[in-house]
Amino acid sequence: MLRNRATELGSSEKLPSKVVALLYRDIDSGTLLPGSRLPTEQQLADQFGVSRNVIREAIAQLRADGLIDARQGVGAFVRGKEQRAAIRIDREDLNDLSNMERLFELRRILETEAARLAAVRRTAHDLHLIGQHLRRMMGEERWQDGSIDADLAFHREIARATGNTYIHTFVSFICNRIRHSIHYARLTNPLHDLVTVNVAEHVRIHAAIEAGDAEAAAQAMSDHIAGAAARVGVKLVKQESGG
Amino acid sequence: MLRNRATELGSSEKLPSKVVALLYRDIDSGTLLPGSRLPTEQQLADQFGVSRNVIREAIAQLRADGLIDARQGVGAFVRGKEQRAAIRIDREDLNDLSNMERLFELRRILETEAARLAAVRRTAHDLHLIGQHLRRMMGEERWQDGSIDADLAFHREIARATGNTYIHTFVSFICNRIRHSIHYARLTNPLHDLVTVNVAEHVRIHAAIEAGDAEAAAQAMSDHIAGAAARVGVKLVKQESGG
DNA sequence: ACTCCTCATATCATCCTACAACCCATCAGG
DNA sequence: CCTGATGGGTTGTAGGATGATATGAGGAGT
Repeated sequence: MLRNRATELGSSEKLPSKVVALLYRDIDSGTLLPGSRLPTEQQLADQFGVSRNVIREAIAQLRADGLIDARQGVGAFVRGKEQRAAIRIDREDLNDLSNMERLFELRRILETEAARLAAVRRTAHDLHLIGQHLRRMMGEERWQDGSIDADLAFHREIARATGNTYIHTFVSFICNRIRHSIHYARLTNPLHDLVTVNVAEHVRIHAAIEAGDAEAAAQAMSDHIAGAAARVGVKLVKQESGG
Repeated sequence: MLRNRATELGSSEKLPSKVVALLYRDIDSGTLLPGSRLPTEQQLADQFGVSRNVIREAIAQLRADGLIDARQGVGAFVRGKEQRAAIRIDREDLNDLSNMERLFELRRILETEAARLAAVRRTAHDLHLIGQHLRRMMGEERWQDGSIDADLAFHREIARATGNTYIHTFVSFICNRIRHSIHYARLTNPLHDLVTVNVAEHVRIHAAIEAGDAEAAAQAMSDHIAGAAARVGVKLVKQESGG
């Protein structure tokens, strides 16, 4: 059939997504300057040849990201980049290893300090939860989905123990992205033999946090993440105490 | 009446935002497990007492964040946390100082390490750009909008000089959020006298990066952010070399 | 001349109904 | 057993109607 009319926007995606993409491009490229007003919803609907409903859903997405500020009775305005409320890392970005290296680098920075803070601030309850995830991981012989979940829960729990919700949010985000790309790339197969190494590193981190030794916890976490990176084929440069 | 239904959910916010908040909470708390299917749009509309259109806009936002995967003819499904594509910090979260303290803490962690990496990796061009923003800041006598922009550009440029796009993205995000909340809270007034202090700290950072001294750059940045936090009424605990 | 209030207007916000596109389970027919 | 049609259920899209809200013009009162 002649779906060519849709070719103008694309084919498989839904209409709101296409509208979002087009508006996003206009904003990003500077065609729509910050502070300027968007056309009326009705005008946009006419312009793109879709219903006002579609425009509204598109604007809802842009508004969720903080790119647009819609005020009832006035109009929708482009907000500056400095006002964006969301940060986005596209899945495709993580496919090649050089990006994985950068992400692991960021992860080491965040989690090393998270471990340092957690060692000082953790409550007894925090320690209990961290230990719980550790024991869950130790129970497994092979490196499988359950192990990955326990591994990540361990890291998230440490981030939570800092008492800093932002650190917890950022660490969770990064960990989950890494988990997803590992799952995606099927990198788990050659790692079965190394699960004991991973557990040993976790034990070391847990012990340092339990002891309240901030420096030891930081060093253990830094080493662990460098090791984890190496295990998926990413080499990190030396950090801390390396001069 | 329609008023009563709105009262049930709150008053000032728009309906889709409230629906998003409620669904988000259910997903985050585990009431809605990953993989499970949401009620149909019509059922949700009845349940919340709003129109299906509102539900659709809410789902559009959640879908943009990767929390929900809606498939035509099938239904909407909760996606696992590992598939989330965006991280969000609501504007309201930054209003009180305790949250600002947490955000500054995270900022110090990231930017301290960014400075450390930048000192080693920066190219001559990076250094030139960093210096440019510094000189732009030195040219101003008072603390005004231009100063803030130059200040942030300075920090962003350092993050960029790490060569790690993720660090740059995260640092930019945090800086911009802080700038926004500073602008919002009108915290700039009592700071006019302190601009020279701020510039002096920037000079110290720049000098360390220019010299390629990673440790000095990290220490300078850490001190600077602690100082900047103090200037907006946030006190950070000691970090690094403080014991 | 100035201020305050009212009101018309433009716009977004919400609601409603209807239809199209799509997936899936079911089942008739080979 | 396999294949293809069919029907019901769900999301996707369309379009109009009404409520809510901000803005500015214009008039009444001082």
